[in-house]
Amino acid sequence: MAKTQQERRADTRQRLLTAARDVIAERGVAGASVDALAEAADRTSGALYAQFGNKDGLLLALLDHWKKATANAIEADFEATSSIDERLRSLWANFINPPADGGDAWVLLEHELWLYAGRNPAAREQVAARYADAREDLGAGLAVPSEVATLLIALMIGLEMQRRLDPDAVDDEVALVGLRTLLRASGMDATQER
Amino acid sequence: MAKTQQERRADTRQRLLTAARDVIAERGVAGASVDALAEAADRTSGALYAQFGNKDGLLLALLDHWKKATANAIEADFEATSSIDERLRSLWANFINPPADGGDAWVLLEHELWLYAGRNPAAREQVAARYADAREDLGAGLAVPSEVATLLIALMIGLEMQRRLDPDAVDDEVALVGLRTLLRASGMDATQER
DNA sequence: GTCTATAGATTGATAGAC
DNA sequence: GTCTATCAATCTATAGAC
Repeated sequence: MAKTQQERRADTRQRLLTAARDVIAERGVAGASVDALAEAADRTSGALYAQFGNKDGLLLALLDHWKKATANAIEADFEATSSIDERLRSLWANFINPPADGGDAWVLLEHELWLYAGRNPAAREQVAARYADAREDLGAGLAVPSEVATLLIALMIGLEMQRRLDPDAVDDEVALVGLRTLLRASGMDATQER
Repeated sequence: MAKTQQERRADTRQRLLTAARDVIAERGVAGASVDALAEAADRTSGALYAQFGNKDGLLLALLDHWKKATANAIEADFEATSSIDERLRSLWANFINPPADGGDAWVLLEHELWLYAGRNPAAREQVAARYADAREDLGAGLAVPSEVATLLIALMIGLEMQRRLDPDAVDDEVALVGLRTLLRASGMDATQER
């Protein structure tokens, strides 16, 4: 069954996005040359420029593509579990060892894009929106204010960073105690004392 | 008063390290060319190669230089405060708005070097040791086990990341409530429940 | 110990064939 | 829509003058 031009175009686009995710996670944004990105997608640089205009265009498209994927992943994760405590546990497990495509590469990519966003205003807006959505979704899923979700996300990111440098530095149970502790404190008033 | 050769060499070394800190924070490790690093230090690339062998050598030296500076900063910070609660507050304040040289650039540099360490085994060892020392020092300063220090550091890093994307995303008081909550939970047994 | 000059490789992007 | 060929710019690193 022959593909239409549109299908071929969409296929190339998807290939380039997937290749970008993997190559950038491995070599970094700056270390991933246009030729290397295209080759990993079984295309040439010409296809990349036809699809995204330039290298930055691909990065912005990658951010956009991923924004939706992240929201879907959190939602699916929560529909599969019932108790709050179970949700925390599966959240942490999926965070440090993602089962989906890309494996643990996505955490490195996350940091790469975060740094990229720090130097590119258009990207910053997209990444900031991605984080805001994640806070909202997580807050809703755990039935806590988004401020608590902010703390939970922060803790997971920071623990994952330390764990990547030294796998023994962060114990799973310690991580869960930390997450549960923050969750339980959700009833507290932020101005309760000084 | 004329400088000796040794003094001049030490001066150049310090200039290159300081310049590397600033330029890398602004443009990233990959975006900071050898010529740009040397020029920012009012030297040329020749001096850089004579001092550090190559670009990686400068990065490793920067990590080593900074390892000591970080430990000193935490120590000084804690000697100046008395109560635990005050120490938490000053810790957070200094973390998101460092008063010392480099300003808020150091957080970006921290992430740059963390990513660099993820792809360079020799650097990973150094950065991992840096984090381990920070955990020990912070645990000692707050009179809590290093596991709690791990959680506190993680929370601060993650909050700072979200804050940089959107200054309104992380309220100072919420951050302090999170830190205090984790600190209070230090008496808990990690295996207390499931 | 540092600078100038330069070699050799790689980069992002463009033009034209198909 | 994608590929081939190519340009101009930039990069790391080296060699020799001082």
